[in-house]
This record gives sequence, structure tokens and C-alpha cells, in this order.
Amino acid sequence: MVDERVMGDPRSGRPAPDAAASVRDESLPDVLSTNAPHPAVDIRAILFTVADGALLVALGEHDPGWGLPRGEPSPLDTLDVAARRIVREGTGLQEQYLEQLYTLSVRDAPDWTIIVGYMALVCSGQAPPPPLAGLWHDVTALPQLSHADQMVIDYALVRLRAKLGYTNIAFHLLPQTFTLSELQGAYETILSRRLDKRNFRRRVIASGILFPTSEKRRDGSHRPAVLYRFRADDDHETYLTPPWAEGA
Amino acid sequence: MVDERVMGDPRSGRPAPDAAASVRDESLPDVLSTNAPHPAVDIRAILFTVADGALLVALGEHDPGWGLPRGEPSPLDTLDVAARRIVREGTGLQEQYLEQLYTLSVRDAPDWTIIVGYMALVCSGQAPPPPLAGLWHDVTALPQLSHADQMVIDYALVRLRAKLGYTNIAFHLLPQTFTLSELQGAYETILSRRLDKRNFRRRVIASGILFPTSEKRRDGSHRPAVLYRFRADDDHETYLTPPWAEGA
DNA sequence: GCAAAAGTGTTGTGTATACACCCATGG
DNA sequence: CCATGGGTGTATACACAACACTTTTGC
Repeated sequence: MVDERVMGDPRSGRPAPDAAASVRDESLPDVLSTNAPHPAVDIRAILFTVADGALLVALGEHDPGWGLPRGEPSPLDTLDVAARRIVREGTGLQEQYLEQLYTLSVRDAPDWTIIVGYMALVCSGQAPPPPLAGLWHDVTALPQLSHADQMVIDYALVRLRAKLGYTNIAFHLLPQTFTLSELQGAYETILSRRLDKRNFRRRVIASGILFPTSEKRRDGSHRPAVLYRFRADDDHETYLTPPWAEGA
Repeated sequence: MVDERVMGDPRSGRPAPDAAASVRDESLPDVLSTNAPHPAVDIRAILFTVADGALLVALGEHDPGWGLPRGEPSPLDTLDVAARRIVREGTGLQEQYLEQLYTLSVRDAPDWTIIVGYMALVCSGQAPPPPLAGLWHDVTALPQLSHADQMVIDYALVRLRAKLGYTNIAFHLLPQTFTLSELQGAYETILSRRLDKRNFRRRVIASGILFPTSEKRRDGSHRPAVLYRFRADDDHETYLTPPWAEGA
């Protein structure tokens, strides 16, 4: 079932001096009849969403079992555009955010494939079209997946969690208007950790990236919540934020 | 000269909704005789070093002008391993650090290529073997390069500068033992900004990632400097460091 | 003894955390 | 009137930035 041989680990930035050796010992040639053509290039996209307290991943039915949406790039498109197409085709959904993750080389039986991993986010509000029920799987209880798919998912999780801290990425998981509690809930779900309400609100308000609408939401026997909306701009602005900016 | 059409920008994490359209209008098919085979996959590596106050990039002579070291991956190797090989072959140097940057799809005349960008670092001490003089170019005064090469360089710079802040990446640019002033100099060169000596030393000492040797270096008519060495471990440990870790 | 880089502390300011109660509503 | 989530402020600890002088050596 897990038959792909995955090479390379996105998390390590070290030489890992003997990786070559350990790979070379494995089952021998097939593809590499020396003048083998180019490898296949395969895009795999992991689409996340958050729904009532769970972080969900979109999977499709594959050869045996489940797998991430995948597809080939086209010479006419950016990889990003191709990835977006693949997400749409594989899930019927239009993602709000897309980010390339990592590229790795996989040798599976006789085939050689370069896998380009992507992460996408959709807001929880978006109703999955009927034919695609059974699409969403809780990330904490996934079925058995290929090694490559699993790797993409693991890495996507690391990136997503890390980016919660220093970007506005979570916004793409929410509908246009939302309450602060909903936003906090998304953070908590992804980090699987509870956050302090007052600190959370202070930070997010102070950051200035969202502003209150005049509407409120009444959805229970309690005080209605103010609905907020994002400022369209600061988005990829707020991305890289190196510390020690000593001089002005 | 700059004839490659580069698609996709590593910095943007946004959908850029109409990228497809803008690309589609351009000069038409060639490669995409529909069942065109797979694209070529091309690794480009940018090798940085720091030498007396300048951040240097290794370039080789190419078709017309200069270019980054490049080469094809092999089915037997990790992309990382292939990139390391390409750095060695293209520069004669053994890098200390290697990191994948970004993958993009490029359509250049009739050819379609997937370019996987890599960044590598070597320590300044490493003497360039004679045949490869004229290898190093100051990053602030580079010759005309292909669009794709330029993109890899720009992005590598962003990543390198950002990572100075939250990782130990700079260590890989220095020889095994070095003075604190040398370390600070490397930071200043890369950031092109002066740093406060006392704050810098306090931080780097407090971080615990390096420890003093018993040797000193006398290299002028002034007080000799203590030589430091890195702790081999915390390296890829210190990588992703998400903020607001509220709970313990 | 002087030039030149190495080395060393304190203080203020901002940012993150911990923590508990009142408010508005529906039933 | 009560249960439910919405909303608010303060005190403390830590991290970062600004800043100037003494030490050791070679010549």
C-alpha cells in the first residue's frame, strides 16, 4: 500500500552527508536506463478547512484507498495555476489561499516522479457540492496514505501552524465576515491548544488587520457577537518579518 | 538575453486570480503538442559566501554571459543530493548548507522546464581552487542574468536574510572557529546594516549555540580575540519557531 | 604612548502572559 | 432568572534597543 519510496525531507536543511549512499543501495535501475526521458511531474495539493473544531483534509478515492488531489502541470500555466486547477478538479471547491510547499523526487517501482507539494485553504462556510461528500477527513484520523502524500500533509501542518504565528494566513479559513470567537476557534483548532481570549483579541485587534462591521450575529441565548471583516491588503505584506530591526 | 518567460512568484501566497489568462495570451503552443512528453527538470543552485565585507555568489560561464550552476536530477538521488552534486560540479566547492527554495515552471522558446531552486552556503575560509577564479561575484554588482536565475537569487536573498533572524544559518558561512567580530561581520554583510556590538554579543552568547575555545587569535596591533566554535547539534532544531506559545 | 579592535552593563521601553468578572440575550 | 457565550483591564516578566568606556596588544 505504501509503496512509494520518498527521497528527501523538507524539514532538514543539513547536508545529511550519506543520503546518497543509503538511496543508492536500494533496488536497482529501471527508469535509469541512462537515457530515460524526463521524470513525470506531479502536483499534489492538500486542501485544508476548519469545521466545528476539527481541521479537515480533502481526500479523493485513489487506486487503492485514498489520496490527495493530484495532477500534472501544463506548459502554459504557472505551477500555482496548475495547482489551483487541480484543487478545483479534485474537490469541486475554489480555494482561498494557495502556497507551494516543497518538491521531492520519488521513485516508485519503475517510475520516477517529481512531486511538487501545495497547500491550499478554503473557508469553512463553503458547502461541499453533494457528489463530493465523504471528501473531508479529520486530520487527526486519516486513512492510510502513500508515503509521499503523508509527507506532504505532515509538512503542510508544520507550515500552517508556523504561519499562524507570523502571518494572516488563518483569514483564508474563514468566511468574509466572522466573529472573533470564530477566528480564535480556528487558531485553536489548528494549533490544538487553547488560547487566552483577552490576549487573543487584543493582539488581533492591535494588529489592525481587521475591522468591525456594524452587523452583529445572534445565534443563541446570549449576547450577540460583532462581525468582523478583513482588510483586503496586508496579506502577503505581513509575511516575512525578520527580528532585530535595530536601526530604523 | 533575458529570454526566459518565468511563471510564478515565490513570494506571493495569493491566488492571483488572472495569472492563467495573462499567460495564455502569449505566444502559442510548441511544446504542448498535447502529448508532449514530460518537462525537463532543472536544478539551479545559488552558492553564497561572505568575504571581506561582501556577500558573494558563484556564477559560471553560460551560453551567453553568466549563470547559476545548474544540472538535472537523477532518478537515484534525492533532489538535495542532486543539488549538492551540482554545486560541487559547478564550483568545485563543498557546501556547508543546502536548502531547497522554490520550484517554478518556465517556458523558454520551444522548451518547457521545471526549475527547482536551491540555496547553498560555504564558509569564507574555503579557498577557491585555481581554475575557478572569477567564480565569485558581489551580489550587489551582478552581471546580466536570465530572468529565472535572477529570480532564484532574489528569493534566496530574502530567505537568507529572514533566516538570519530566527535560525543559526549564518554559522555555515564561517569556518570552524571564528571570532565574535567575524560572526557579527557576516550578519552585517548579509543584512547590509550595522549591528550593535554589545547587543549582538549578548544575544548570541545567551542563545547558547556557541562556546569559546581556549585559543585566541592575534591578528593585528590590538587585543587578541577569543575564538568560538559551534555546538554541532542545535541546527535544524532551531528552525521553525512559532510565536505566541502561550501555554507551557 | 598611540592606534586599533576586543570586550563589558545599565536603563528604558515595548511586547507577551496570566488572570476574573460583568454584559446582553433567549428561553 | 438563569444559562450561555460575548466582551473587557491590569500587573508582571521578558526581550530588545540605545548608549560609552576600559583592556590588550603591535608598532
